[in-house]
Amino acid sequence: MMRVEPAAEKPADEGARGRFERIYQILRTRICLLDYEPGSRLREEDLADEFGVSRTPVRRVLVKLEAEGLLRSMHGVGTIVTDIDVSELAQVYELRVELAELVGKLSPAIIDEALVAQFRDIRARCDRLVAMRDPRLFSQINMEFFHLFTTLTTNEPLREISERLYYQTTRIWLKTAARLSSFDELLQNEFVIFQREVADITEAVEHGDLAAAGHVRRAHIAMSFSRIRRAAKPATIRTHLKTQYSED
Amino acid sequence: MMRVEPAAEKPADEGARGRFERIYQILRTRICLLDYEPGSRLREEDLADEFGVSRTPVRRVLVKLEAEGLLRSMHGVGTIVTDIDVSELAQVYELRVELAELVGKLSPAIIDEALVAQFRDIRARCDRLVAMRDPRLFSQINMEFFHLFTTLTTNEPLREISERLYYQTTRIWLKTAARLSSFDELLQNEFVIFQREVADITEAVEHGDLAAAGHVRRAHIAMSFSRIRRAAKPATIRTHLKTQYSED
DNA sequence: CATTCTTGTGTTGTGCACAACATCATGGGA
DNA sequence: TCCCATGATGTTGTGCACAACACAAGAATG
Repeated sequence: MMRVEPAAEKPADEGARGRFERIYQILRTRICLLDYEPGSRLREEDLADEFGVSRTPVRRVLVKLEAEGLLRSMHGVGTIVTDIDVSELAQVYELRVELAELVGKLSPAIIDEALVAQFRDIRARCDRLVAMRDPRLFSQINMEFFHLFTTLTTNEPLREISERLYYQTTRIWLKTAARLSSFDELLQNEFVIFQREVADITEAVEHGDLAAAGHVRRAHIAMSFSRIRRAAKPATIRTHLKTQYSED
Repeated sequence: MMRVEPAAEKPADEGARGRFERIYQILRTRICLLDYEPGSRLREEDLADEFGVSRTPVRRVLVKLEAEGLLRSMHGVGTIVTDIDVSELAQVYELRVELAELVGKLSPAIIDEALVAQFRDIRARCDRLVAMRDPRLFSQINMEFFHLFTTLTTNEPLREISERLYYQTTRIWLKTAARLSSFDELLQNEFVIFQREVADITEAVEHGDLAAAGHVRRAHIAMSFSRIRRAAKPATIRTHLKTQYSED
């Protein structure tokens, strides 16, 4: 069975909407961090028990996750985490590349000291974490940086869509990367490149040049995908690697 | 009370998924054709009665529509059709313009005779309908043409997103336009312009120039919004116009 | 008369029992 | 030995009763 960290604190004063949002965020994070691997099955009743509710509110969350393409429920079969092939992944990347550039072009946000400070903070933490080679840590800070990047535009639909596509791709990226025999070196390489990306974009933001930030981001997304695709060409699989993620 | 056309035929052999999809499509169409006006309230039980099911499957559809930004459910209050202001509308248009161009650039579909025939068919029907000045008819053929246009790309995520943004904007466009005192002339004008757009894009497709089709579409979306905004400037409201849509 | 509390009404949210469905194992027949 | 039917089992989907909640009208109070 899969192992995930427990649901942690549960605020007692949350309403129906808060509870919905909490469960939704948790499940989405688990899917994207491969706590639930693509193709694995989720049981509504298990989730209901874990969160201390009945199946009804859980189903509501699952419907939303299905609408976002992260899950697929089938009557009488189960709810499985979606898996996509490389051609679909290529399409999503193709689109993400364009949207990244648009973040720097459409409805720019006002850049104040607080925003710059956030970028500097992530940059500093990234510099500290680069030596740790922890894929989970990499995914988390990558996710955090992504959210910060999208705040560069005030175009809310653009942010929503970018977010959705991001969550669809990162887990597949991580899954593909984790299968490579050269995973350790690849991860280290990716971490260094990501460090440079954060540095470049932070400086672009400091100069108030959002278009530059968008172009840097665009280039890095495109290169990241082409690196993965090139590395995956020989299709050298290393089995039992998933022990890195679940201690069973 | 609002008047909507009855739910028509109900296939007896449809499974759970088919029923879900059917109800979803019907409700989305009603929202976008202003059968349900922005701000109006929907009752789960009414919908359940109409479709001959209980509230449970209806709620599932409502959750999906809420995830797409078309509805908003509030505990103890009701589920209301969302309404957005012009600034939000501007953001969505800003994005739709870019996506339209991308449809002509990313993962082009192969253009066969069947596809060209579909464009010619819509073009012919558009030529016939231009004189009728029926806003509902205009919306329907506009919607149909939109779907055809998105088939020019095989990039599935791009099609999904374009569709979602389209459904968010058309109803607001129609609502805004319908409030103008110059609505009749505006509609006639829009219909003629749309006719030209269909003609231009059809010819671009006939020549296999998808990039051109994308540029034409982009230009028309942008101009359409700027016309609406310009016309709405004086903010001349004509009340009781909604009688055009509900015969009460 | 103004203000605040209470209560009534209507809505969405939740829990639970059961139906519908898919899958697999099992056994009987050719 | 193979094939198909049939039942057992486990899952999601549905219906329904009730809880939680928001809002408005009216009563009680200053």
